[in-house]
Amino acid sequence: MTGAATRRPRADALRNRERLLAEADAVFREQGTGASLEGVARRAGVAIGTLYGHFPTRTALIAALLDVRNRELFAHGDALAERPDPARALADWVRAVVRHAAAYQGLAAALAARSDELQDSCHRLTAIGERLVDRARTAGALRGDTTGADVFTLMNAAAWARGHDTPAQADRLLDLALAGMIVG
Amino acid sequence: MTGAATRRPRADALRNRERLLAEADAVFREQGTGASLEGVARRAGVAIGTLYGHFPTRTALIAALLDVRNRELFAHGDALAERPDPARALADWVRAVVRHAAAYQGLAAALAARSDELQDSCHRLTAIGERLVDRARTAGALRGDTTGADVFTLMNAAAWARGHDTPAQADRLLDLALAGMIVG
DNA sequence: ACCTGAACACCGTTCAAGT
DNA sequence: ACCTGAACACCGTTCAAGT
Repeated sequence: MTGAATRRPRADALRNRERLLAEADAVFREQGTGASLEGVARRAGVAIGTLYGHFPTRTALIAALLDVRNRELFAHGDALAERPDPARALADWVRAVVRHAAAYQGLAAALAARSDELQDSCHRLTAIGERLVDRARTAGALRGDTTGADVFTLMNAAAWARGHDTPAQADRLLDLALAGMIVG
Repeated sequence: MTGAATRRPRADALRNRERLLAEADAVFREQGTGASLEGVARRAGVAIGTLYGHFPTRTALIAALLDVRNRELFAHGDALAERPDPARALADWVRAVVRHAAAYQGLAAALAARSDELQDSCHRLTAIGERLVDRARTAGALRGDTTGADVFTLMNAAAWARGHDTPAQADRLLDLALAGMIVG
């Protein structure tokens, strides 16, 4: 075992990474996940090669952004599992994820594609969803045979609608589907 | 008024137009509406300039395809308005449009964008939807204040889901939302 | 170890020249 | 009147050369 231990990254590399993530977040919010990566690099003040050095694919960049943004969301999901009203908890969860996933146009499609690079995020999302679904079913609050997969599909579709219709209209769709899913 | 009357198109131009539409239909089914137009032209055996001559924008090409494909759908919609069970008629309509709009990946997004070039199709779709919604409401089969706009959003979202999830999973979403929209 | 930016590839779009 | 395809523009991606 002569292998060197993983060294801490160079300070400028770390700084470039942070700037790239910050600018990618801003650009993706404005233009969606299909935005020009050249533009992201320019705004971050680095050469395009530096961006590819840190994030070999567009999806890797998206995954890194989610890694940061998801912490809060997952904590919220875990907290919801302790709530007294399982039906409300499930509905709140879906609404929270939809708002979250609608931040970038194209993110819903990226999640739905279930690529390897995003599977960590997808896994956690489905796990929390399934837990809340199970609780709601046990409480008799679920209509029919609704599954965690149904919840995942609904979240993605509603997030997509938020980027292609008005948010208000997308929320109506979401309420409609939740009404079909949850009793009373 | 010396203006020449609109002449009938040259036979080769007509033939090129037909071949372009046929190949575009095939390519869009395989690869979605974002597919390479160069590829469409190649498959149709014409130069790329010929494609742009007939269809100045990608959306114009999509609109021309819908023009053909929509006839049957609209006829079906009109027939549904005569059906005895308004709730079933509305549900059947939504399902038919979704299957129709899911033929090309990206079509749902194009419809949701409501561009000028597609407004004819969108107009007809919403008009038929609204008529069926009104009948269902009069029959007391509609939950809450569901509107034609809700139906339009649902159709687009479900069509999107069909291209990004399994069709079966997308159909479950559709059934869920319909259950939230239509009374028993 | 990381950064740079020129180089290459690919595709969308236009338009002058043909028939 | 319509078709052709070269020409231009733009952007994604790689990689040899620098520090």
